[in-house]
Amino acid sequence: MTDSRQLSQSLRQWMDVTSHRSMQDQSRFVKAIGFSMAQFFLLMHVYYKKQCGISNLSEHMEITAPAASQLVDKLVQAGMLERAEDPHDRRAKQVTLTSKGRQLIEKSIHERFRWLESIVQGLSAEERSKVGEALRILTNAAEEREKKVDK
Amino acid sequence: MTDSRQLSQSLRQWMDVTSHRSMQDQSRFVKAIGFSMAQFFLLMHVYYKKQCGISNLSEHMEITAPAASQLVDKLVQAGMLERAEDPHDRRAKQVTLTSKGRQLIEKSIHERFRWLESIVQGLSAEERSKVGEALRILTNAAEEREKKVDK
DNA sequence: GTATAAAGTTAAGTCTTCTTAACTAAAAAG
DNA sequence: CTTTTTAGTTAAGAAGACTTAACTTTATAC
Repeated sequence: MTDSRQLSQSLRQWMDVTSHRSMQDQSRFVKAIGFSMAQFFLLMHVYYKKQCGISNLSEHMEITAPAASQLVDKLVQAGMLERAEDPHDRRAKQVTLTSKGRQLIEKSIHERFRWLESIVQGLSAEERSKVGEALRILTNAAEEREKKVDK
Repeated sequence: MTDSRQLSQSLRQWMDVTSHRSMQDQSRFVKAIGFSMAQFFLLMHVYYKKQCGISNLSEHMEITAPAASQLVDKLVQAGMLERAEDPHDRRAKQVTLTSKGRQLIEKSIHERFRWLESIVQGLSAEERSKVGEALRILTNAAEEREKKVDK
């Protein structure tokens, strides 16, 4: 009981710290590269999906199909996305990242990684190994869960 | 060497998973409550600062002072912020969250917390305790580091 | 095979955010 | 005590992200 209480509190405090940080970092990064939050979010989604159509984007971003289409348009013009016809359904489009687009997203993740790394650097060897193990556990569990949700 | 390699990779993978998730959650939450990303970001900043002036906001959000002033304006009208005169400097304003505003931010953090909690729930007791300890270590280290950066 | 539904696009218009410019009021500097 | 700097606001206008409406093209249903 007390144990699960304590765990909950640890999770909550960690989220408290990272919520602020992640928001600030993302906002700064997006501003620095000259894209809007919406555009960046779209690129991020394509990065994780590897490939997706306009309707999928509009659904996940909770915007209308025209809005998604227009955002994609600009990102294609900016050289971040490629838009190809789906060979199995000629109505549909397959949107994918260009290498330039992939690099951008990877850079943004890398910047967040560096924050975490800078925190870990101040730790003792024992603490570092504990943190490493725990994050491996969490990453695996998160990925398992993601699969289930995706159905 | 190999050890630090492995740690780096664990950090990176964790960031990979959470970057996407945190972006998606935040974007959804913000949309659901009917505020813009910028407004939400501003509220978040005030939440962590407890209290701050317009110039501080404009600096941290990397927007001009008029932009900050206008955003604050709308959030005051929406009942999320309070704007009072600084007793020590009558030019300056002290912006603080109303209880409604604080509740909103806390709710957003809580939603993110619940994601993490749902992941942890699938773990064994031993794994949970490892995760709890590691997150306590990380939270402390992050807070220490924050203090240094704030000077 | 015709009718309907689905995937995207284009166009026109609205709303928001942000910028610059011009201004007020208070504090600090000289 | 005058000058300059600092904090913030107001106003006008530019840029972007969305929306709805109307349309094209391809797939699915009957």
